[in-house]
Amino acid sequence: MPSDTAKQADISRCEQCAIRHRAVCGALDPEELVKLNRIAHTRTIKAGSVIISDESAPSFFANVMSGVIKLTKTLADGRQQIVGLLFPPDFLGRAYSGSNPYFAEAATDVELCCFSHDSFQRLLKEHPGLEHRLFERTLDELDSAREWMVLLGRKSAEEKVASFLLLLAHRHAMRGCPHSTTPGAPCFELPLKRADIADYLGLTIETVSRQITRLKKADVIRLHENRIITVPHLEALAKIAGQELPPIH
Amino acid sequence: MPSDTAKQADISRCEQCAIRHRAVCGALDPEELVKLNRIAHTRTIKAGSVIISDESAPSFFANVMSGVIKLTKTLADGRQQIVGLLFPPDFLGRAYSGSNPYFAEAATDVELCCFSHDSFQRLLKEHPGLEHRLFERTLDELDSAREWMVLLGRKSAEEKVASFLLLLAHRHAMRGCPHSTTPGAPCFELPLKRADIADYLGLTIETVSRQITRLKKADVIRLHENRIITVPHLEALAKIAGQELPPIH
DNA sequence: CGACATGTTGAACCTCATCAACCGACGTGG
DNA sequence: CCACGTCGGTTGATGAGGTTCAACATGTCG
Repeated sequence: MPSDTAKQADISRCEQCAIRHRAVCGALDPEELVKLNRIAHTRTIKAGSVIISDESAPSFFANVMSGVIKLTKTLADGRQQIVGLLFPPDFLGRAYSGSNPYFAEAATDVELCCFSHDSFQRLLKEHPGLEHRLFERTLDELDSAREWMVLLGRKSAEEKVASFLLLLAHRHAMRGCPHSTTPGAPCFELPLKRADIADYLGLTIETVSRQITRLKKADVIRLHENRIITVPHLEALAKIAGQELPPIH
Repeated sequence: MPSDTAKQADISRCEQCAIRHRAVCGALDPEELVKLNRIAHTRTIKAGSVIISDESAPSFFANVMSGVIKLTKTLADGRQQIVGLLFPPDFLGRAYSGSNPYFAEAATDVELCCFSHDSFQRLLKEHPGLEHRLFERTLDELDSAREWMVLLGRKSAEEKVASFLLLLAHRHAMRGCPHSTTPGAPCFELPLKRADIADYLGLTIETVSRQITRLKKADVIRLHENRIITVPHLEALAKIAGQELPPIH
């Protein structure tokens, strides 16, 4: 295989990538991108399967291309809490740590763009820009985690469910071009089943179900086939969630 | 003042620092330390006063030398949640962000070792080792935040209070030499009042008070003058907290 | 068809929040 | 000096919000 052609293919694969500009690789210039591409491979994962498990050194890092990943922690007696959700173009994997202190599990079918642990570490060492970008992402994750702590510690069941739906609406609005404003009533799919929503909000399945029916009856949301949600008035939902509308930037 | 002597003083000030090896500055070599020292100044803060406020660009970063800082978020109607506690030798300030999304408030009297925003950013740019160290700290903070999410979402009031006391015991054991093992019954001061503990655990003052009396009556803890706590059997406390003993490393 | 997974709804119960009274320590001003 | 208010903490009575347990509905897959 002529190396020139291969190189072209390498570049174009990344440049055609849907999440190219918003993922961590956005920090890289074309030459670096070639290197990254050499060590990258895509992987698809079925809903429900474990991607990274507790206490064992993860063998790879990855960009989330599509689908949703849940990060979970479980107490000895089985109580579970989702401590983070990853949507495209989020990054999966804790740089520099021997082991992740949580499980990563596919909430839906997931496509990943994976990098082996060693080669990614090498890339990280060579390109401070990449580390910097990863650092900023981590700071954002920390902010989200703290925002969620307020929800878990202080919000009522109704506020929790409304906040969750608002989060989904927000992430859905950001899925495409980051500058697209979203006029009209947002409409998106529920990527999590009731049990997962409950584990994310610190509630039970039943309470989540009841609160969703309440919001439905109040016409704050509309539900189709139990998966598709439309929100006629985002402000109404935000008001119930007990928070201002998050800025779409 | 002869510059040689000044330089000596600069070095020795940092080298005598109690938190020197465990703080972020541990990443710096002697020469870098001199630079850092030039831009550093200590500051003491009274319990209860606000250090960094929401939405305004913080003008400095700092190492916590002594005391405890609480990071708080407040909902529109006044409900409050503590989203993080900083003990020595933790680092205060979000690198690279325009504004902190929370308040930082002195829970006790606090001593800080402050760096002005601009000069610290400059130092950060020049010394990748420092950024790297800061990154690792941030990852640890993220882990703690997620651990706390489990507590907030899934633990009972009794487990929450026990977990909090366990956290204090742990941080207290780490205060001195990082390799010191702690034989015997741990004994430490409660740095937070009931209201703060409640805001940290997502409970009310009354519930916190009741749970502490319960633990006292069960002789899991002993309380002197309402501030000093001794734990006769750490394992008993850990068992109630619903978690294994955190490793002292 | 039956087995299973997912979700909804109802009734009973329980944990924790709420409201209120009270206590001791402390500081301040008459 | 004491009366007074304030602050931090404790304790009790009551009730609401969520959990728990159970039954049922719906859809899917063998």
